[in-house]
Amino acid sequence: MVQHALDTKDKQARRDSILIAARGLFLGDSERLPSAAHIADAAGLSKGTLYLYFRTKEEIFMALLHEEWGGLLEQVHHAFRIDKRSTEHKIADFLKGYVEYVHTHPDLLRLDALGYSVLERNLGLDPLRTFKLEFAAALSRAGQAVEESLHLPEGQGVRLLMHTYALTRGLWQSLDYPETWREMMDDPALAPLRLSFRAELKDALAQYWRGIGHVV
Amino acid sequence: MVQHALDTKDKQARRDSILIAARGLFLGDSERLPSAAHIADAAGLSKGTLYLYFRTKEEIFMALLHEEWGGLLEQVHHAFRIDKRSTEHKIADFLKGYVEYVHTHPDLLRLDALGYSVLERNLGLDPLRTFKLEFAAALSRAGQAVEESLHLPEGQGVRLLMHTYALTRGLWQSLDYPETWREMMDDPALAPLRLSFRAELKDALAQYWRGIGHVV
Amino acid sequence: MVQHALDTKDKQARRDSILIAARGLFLGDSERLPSAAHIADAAGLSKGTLYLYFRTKEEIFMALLHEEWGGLLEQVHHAFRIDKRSTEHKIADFLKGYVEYVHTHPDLLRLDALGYSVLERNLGLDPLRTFKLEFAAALSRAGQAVEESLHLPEGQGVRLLMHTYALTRGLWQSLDYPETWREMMDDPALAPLRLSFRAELKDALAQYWRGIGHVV
Amino acid sequence: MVQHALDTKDKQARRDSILIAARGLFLGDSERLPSAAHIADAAGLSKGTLYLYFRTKEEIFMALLHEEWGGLLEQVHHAFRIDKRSTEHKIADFLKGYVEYVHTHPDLLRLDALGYSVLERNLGLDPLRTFKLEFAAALSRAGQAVEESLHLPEGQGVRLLMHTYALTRGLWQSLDYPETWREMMDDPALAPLRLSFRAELKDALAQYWRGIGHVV
DNA sequence: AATGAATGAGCATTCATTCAT
DNA sequence: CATGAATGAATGCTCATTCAT
Repeated sequence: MVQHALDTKDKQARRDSILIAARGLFLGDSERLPSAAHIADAAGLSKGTLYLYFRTKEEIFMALLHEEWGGLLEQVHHAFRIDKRSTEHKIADFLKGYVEYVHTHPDLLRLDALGYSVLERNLGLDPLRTFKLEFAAALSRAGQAVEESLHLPEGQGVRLLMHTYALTRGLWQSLDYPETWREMMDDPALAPLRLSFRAELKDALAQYWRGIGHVV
Repeated sequence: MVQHALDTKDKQARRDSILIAARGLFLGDSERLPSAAHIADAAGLSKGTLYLYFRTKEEIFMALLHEEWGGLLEQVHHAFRIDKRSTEHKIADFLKGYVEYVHTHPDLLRLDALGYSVLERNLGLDPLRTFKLEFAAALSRAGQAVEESLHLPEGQGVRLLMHTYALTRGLWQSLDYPETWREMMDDPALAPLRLSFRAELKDALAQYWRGIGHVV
Repeated sequence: MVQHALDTKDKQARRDSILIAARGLFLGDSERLPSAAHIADAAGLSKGTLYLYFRTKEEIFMALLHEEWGGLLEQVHHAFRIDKRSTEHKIADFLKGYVEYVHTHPDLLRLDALGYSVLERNLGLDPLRTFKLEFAAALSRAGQAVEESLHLPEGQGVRLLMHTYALTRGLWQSLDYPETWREMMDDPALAPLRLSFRAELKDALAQYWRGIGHVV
Repeated sequence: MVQHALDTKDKQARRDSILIAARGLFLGDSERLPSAAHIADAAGLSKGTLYLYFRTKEEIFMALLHEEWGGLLEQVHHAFRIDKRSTEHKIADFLKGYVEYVHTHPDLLRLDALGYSVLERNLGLDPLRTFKLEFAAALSRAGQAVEESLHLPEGQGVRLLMHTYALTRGLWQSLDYPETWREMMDDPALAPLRLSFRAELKDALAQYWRGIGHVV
């Protein structure tokens, strides 16, 4: 019998166990969101309990996405903290850390790709607003950090980050493909679609940010 | 009743009428693909007839996407045709036409956003391969046109276009939102997420392509 | 609304209510299996609940068939239980009870007639194996009872029962016809096809088993 | 372009080509009736043409079944033609030829198994009556031949044949199984269900007819 | 708090048959 | 006669969510 989670700490732990189970299943098959029953099983809970901690299944994955975004914005803060390095160094450091982060957190882009069409649809305005507000705040803070670090006018930091992430997201969606397409994609005629996501991201971001460095 | 489409021309017309109906319905509600029954109704045909012209519902929307991509790549060819204009002019022309095209073809990005998670999944490897092959070929041709026009090394054209479209796709997914979110998005705290897609696309692309112009 | 069936007994009752509803509908129209929606309605449950108790619609009807077979084999056990009666008496008792059972369980032969072409096809190997195994075991036990009772060599009991049921099944398919054919069948020219199933079954089985009685 | 079949002979030939195609396809996959489109293809005709020669798809297969039944009853006539052989010889000859016929005409029992639930359902009373009438007449004639040959009272011939075929049909349905079940059926626990159709048919018929021979 | 039984909306696709050509 | 384009009925099953216990 599962213990009742009576205090806040227990509740948080249980909530986390759901998130961990959900992430694990999603990483195993990113083509679709795992079913609620499957997540409950993996977390050792019943289906009903899931809904004591999250209002919808999508909310679970939004929470995951939220975590990942938080980590990514953390990178930004870290790279652009005010220190004595040159602008070029800061940007180079940022890009390196950013690409690395994206690579080591494969669920970020996968969730995002599903997100637009699936996640946000079944979410309800209320939890959606919560996520959006928190994200907007974190994004603003990170943007300000960039602005201060690079002496950019107000609002430019957010825009740079937005463009940077857009490029990332778009490239991933254009270049990533499921394992099951492997054979098809090996066709030489499809070479143009088989660019390396990591290499392209690095180059494209470098090119995009180069202008900034020069301007600054 | 409905005329039998006996010759090739009539068949093409009927196929087009299905595409037109599907596009119309999708533009009205981009959150999900319209049902086969709905498309058939809108086209004034029976459900069965749909399947004489397309093997699956997804194939219908892939065909639409394909058309839009074709039009977009057409733009590229046109903008980069060899003439006496300077590199800067060519790029400026291209970007202007590109942004315009994207704006006047709202189903392109909407389909693409669904595409990753929905369209390609239900398509079957065979029709998928067909679309990919045609797309890869068209992309290669357009990439070569860019290379010739801007005197870029082989392979750079495709990459530039890939990056450009990635930025577009990513920005749109980050900045577009359905009409039903209007009220929520009006919250001042969400201002950072309320950038204008068109303006951001223009600026971000300009910034990205600026490097190219200089290099060349 | 509906009570949740929490313990094993309630669950069994609910499962039975589904079977009862399915049998009722099938007896009303034996030409095709009732739809899942129809069964659910008749049982006062939702479609989804059906699938909590049975994996496929066909499994419902296989369960019915299984029940009927079980009852029929029960007859065999009973008729051939070892007692002081003569062989002839045992056989006569068996045949009487058998014909009676077949008559009072019209769904048995109707399901079996559908079974070959419909039931077993949509069942999946796994549930099919389950049914086959249970049936084979029950058939073996009944066959052994016959052998012991009539002092037959091993294996003969199963064969006798198999032949007996084959004759039953075949006669029923040859002689039964739906109510809607009544008028057509009244044509004097069709007299040869209008033999009484019950009478023919009785005579044919008597003739077939007569040999056994003599041999024994 | 297919030639128009103008005279009776051509029409008969075209009708036959449809039957041949249908039989061939059905022998290849006896689990379901081949589709009308498939039959048309195999016969080198269009779907529409099929319906110039048969009112429904089922009529095609009823015609096949009819042919097979005719051949089977032919056997009866031949075996029981009046000559100097003893009753036992006649019966033995008949059974041998009968079992052989059944074996060399696998579509007979396969169609019959489908027949009850599928064929007769979609046939329409009118063509059904035609088939029934012809069949009843042929059956009567064969029955009379048996009666005369074996000096049986009127009506017994038809009944003997009816019982004989019932046993055949029932045994086949009990013992035949599709190739795809092979692995499952190899389970030793299913041995009782794995009797040889041919051997059982031979024995069961011998046992059934033994009584007749003696009586006569 | 936890459970898990119950719910029911939602939809692509096939294919026998018809009928315009 | 022949064609093949057009038709449209018919339905099992999943799974997120609720709610009785």
